[in-house]
Amino acid sequence: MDRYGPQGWWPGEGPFEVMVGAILTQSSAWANVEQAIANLKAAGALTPRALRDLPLPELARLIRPSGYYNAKAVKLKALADWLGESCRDSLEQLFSRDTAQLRRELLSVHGIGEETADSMLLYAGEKPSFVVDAYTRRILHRLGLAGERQSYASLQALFAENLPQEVPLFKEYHALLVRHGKSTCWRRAPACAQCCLKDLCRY
DNA sequence: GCCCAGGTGGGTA
DNA sequence: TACCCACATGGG
Repeated sequence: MDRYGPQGWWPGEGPFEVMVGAILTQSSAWANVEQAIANLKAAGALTPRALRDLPLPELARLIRPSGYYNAKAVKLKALADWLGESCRDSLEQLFSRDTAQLRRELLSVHGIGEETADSMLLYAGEKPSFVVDAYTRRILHRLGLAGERQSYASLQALFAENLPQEVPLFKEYHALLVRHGKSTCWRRAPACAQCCLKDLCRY
């Protein structure tokens, strides 16, 4: 499990913790999210049922380190409520559904947008749903492979249509794009396709 | 003190 | 449909 890339890139014990992390990490640094998750774990609140039973202000207090805590508390409540109604908290049942249909369902939940839905599908459900984030957008634009304001769907299609639909590969690609995006080399050197991004060219 | 981080939803033109 | 803004903490 200590392989390259994504295995270690999205830490989390079990699919529900991954789904919670996907909401908490929205526009926030992962280090802050880790503390929030640790608080939830210490409070025994890392189950859909426990989140539903937790008073909103208390939930907000626990996830404070992740930022936007009031907004995210409402989102976590929405997720937990929906899981109860949709699958009686059975993630096994949830992720056994048709991927495209499940994606639409996820998008209907308050606080779950395209990137969060795809993160949940890929990292919690092990479904081949490519995650397009800010790094991916920037890099594709920088390489001249996409316009600056291209839609999420079109960027996602770029990968979906040119890669084998394999979960480990999607995870690896995403992790490499993020790793590259975080590094400063590409911001300084316009033609940096020779640096760490070269790992992508194997595929 | 300033900028940014693994976005989303609601409001306005 | 297409912007614009609120949401907020912690590290560099």
